[in-house]
Amino acid sequence: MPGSAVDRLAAELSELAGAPVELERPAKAEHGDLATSVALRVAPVRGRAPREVAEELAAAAVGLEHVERADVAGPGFLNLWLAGSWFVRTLSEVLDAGPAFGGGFADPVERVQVELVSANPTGPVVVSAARNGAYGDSVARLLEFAGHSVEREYYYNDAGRQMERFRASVEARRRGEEPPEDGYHGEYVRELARAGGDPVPPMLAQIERTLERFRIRFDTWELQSELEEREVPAALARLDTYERDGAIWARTSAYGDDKDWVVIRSTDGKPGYFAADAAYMLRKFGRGFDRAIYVLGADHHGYVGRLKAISRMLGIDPVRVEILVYQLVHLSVRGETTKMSKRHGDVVTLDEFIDEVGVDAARWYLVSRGHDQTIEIDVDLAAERSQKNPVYYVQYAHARIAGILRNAGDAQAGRAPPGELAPEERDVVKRIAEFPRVVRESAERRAPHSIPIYAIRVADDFHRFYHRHRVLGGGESESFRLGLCRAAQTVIARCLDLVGVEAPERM
RNA sequence: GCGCCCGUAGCUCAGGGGAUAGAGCGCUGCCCUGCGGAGGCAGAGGUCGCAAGUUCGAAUCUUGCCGGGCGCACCA
Repeated sequence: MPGSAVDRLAAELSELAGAPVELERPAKAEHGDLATSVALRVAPVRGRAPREVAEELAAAAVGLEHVERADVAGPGFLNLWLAGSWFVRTLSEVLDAGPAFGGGFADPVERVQVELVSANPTGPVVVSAARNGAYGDSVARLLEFAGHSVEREYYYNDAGRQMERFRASVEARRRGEEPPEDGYHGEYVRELARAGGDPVPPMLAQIERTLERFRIRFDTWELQSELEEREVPAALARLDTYERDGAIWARTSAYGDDKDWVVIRSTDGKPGYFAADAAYMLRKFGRGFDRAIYVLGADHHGYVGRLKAISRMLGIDPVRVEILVYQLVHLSVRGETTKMSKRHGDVVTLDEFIDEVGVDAARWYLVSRGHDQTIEIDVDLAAERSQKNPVYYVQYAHARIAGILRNAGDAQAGRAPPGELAPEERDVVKRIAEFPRVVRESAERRAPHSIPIYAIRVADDFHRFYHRHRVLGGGESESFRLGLCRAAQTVIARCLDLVGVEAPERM
C-alpha cells in the first residue's frame, strides 16, 4: 500500500466515513494521537447531527488494525488513540526506507528546469539575490527529492545597457577617473580595473564561486547575447506582432497581459528584452523540459503576466511556465536597515553575509520564512547569538544522535519496544510519521520554509525524549530507542539537506 | 490611479475552515552523581490592522477601508 502510515489510516477512515478524511495531530494530548473533523463537515450535508455521525465513525474505527480507541469530543471531533503496533510499523518503515524516507512521490515524474539567481554580472551577489538562490535551490532540492529530474540554470545578460555602464565604470577607474554618475562605484570595481581585460568573465567567476560556497551548483549558464544571435529571429517569426510608430510590438494584451510590449525598437531597429524573453522560453522548452520554473524577486513580479502571455503566444501551455515570486530582504546592521544598491557600493554582499553568520545560518535564515513574506534579518543578532539560532538547535539534535549512535558500537537498532511506549517515544514516532506529508506539501506548494519549521519540531520532540529517557544502557528498551534515534536522525538530516544546511556528526 | 505581496506577543516569524492562536530571541524563575547543558521544565506577554459578509465554526475564505513593501518604459 502506498503512502505513509498516516495516509493509509486516513484512507481507511475515508472509506468508513464515505468522505475524505484528513488526520491532524491535536494540540492537546487528551485529544488523542490523531484527530479528524470529518463528522462536522459531513453532517450538515447529510442532514444529521455531527456527534451522531462521529459516534458511528468511532464505532467503526475501533475495528481498524492500528486503532486502539476512538472518542467523540466537543461538537463532533473524532479523536483516535493508536495501538502500539502502529508505532512499530511506522518506525520500521522509516528505518527500511533510510534516506529515501518521504521522497519519491512525484507523479508524473517531470523534467524540470529551475532558473535561479540570474543576476547580471555587474557586481557581487547581494543578499536579495541570495534569497533567490536559497529559495530556488531549496525548491529544486524538494523537486529532486520528490523524484523529478531537475536542472539549475543561471541566465545572464552580458550585452545590455547595465553591462555597458559596468564596463564603462571599470574603464573609468583604469583611467584614474571616477565612474559615471549612473555607473558602479563599489570597491570591487577598482579591483576589476587593476586586473585588465573584459571585467565580465572574472565577475562571473566570482559569482559562481560565491554561489558554490553557498552550496548552489548550476548545470547550465545561458548567455543572452548568444541567445539573441542564434534564436531571436526564429522567435520573432512565432510572435503575434504589429507595427506602430516605427517599432514592432507584440500583441501581449490579447494573451492576458495588461499591455503590449515592444519587440523591435524604433530607435535602433534592434530587438528589445522582450524578444530575448520569448527566444529564451522557446529555448527552454526546445531542450525538452516539461516545466520551466522562473524564480523572481518581488521587484520583477511585473514579469509574471508578460511571461504567461509569451507562453500563450508561443503555444506553450502556461501551466508549464511556473513563476515563483519571493519578497525582498532587508538586513539591519547595528540597528540600521541597509538599502541595497550595487551602484553605490553600499551593499551587503552574500560573501560578507556568509562571513558574518556562516553558510548554514545564512541559508537557514533566508529560506525559513515564507517566500511571500518580506523579511528582515538582524545581521548582528544572527552573528552574535549564533549559538542560539534555531539552525544550531536542529543541528545539535543531529549531532547528539550521531554521538549516541557512535557510542552504541555494535548494538543493534531495533523496531519493537519491549512494552508500552512512553509518551515522549510516541511523540517522536508521530512526529517523524508526519514527514512524508510535510515534504510533499512543501514541494507542491513551492514552500520550502515549512521544512525548517518542521525540523525544529522534530528536534524539540527528540530533545524532550532524550532528556527523559536513557538510550544506551536503557536495558531492554535500548534496541528500540536506538531505532528511534536513527529514524529521527534520518528525518533531521533530510530536512537539513533540503534547505542546503549541513547535518554535522559533531559540533 | 491600477496590479502583486504583507499587517499575528516587545522583536523576528509560523499557522492555507476546526478544540484554550504557537515558536525562537528578549524578560522571570527552576532542573546537571547518567548517552553531548548548543539541553529540559515553568511563567509573564495577544482587540490575529479595522469593519462588514460567508459558515455550525474565520488569524485562515469574500468585500471595503487603513497602514507598509514592490511593480506599472521603444531600461535591463
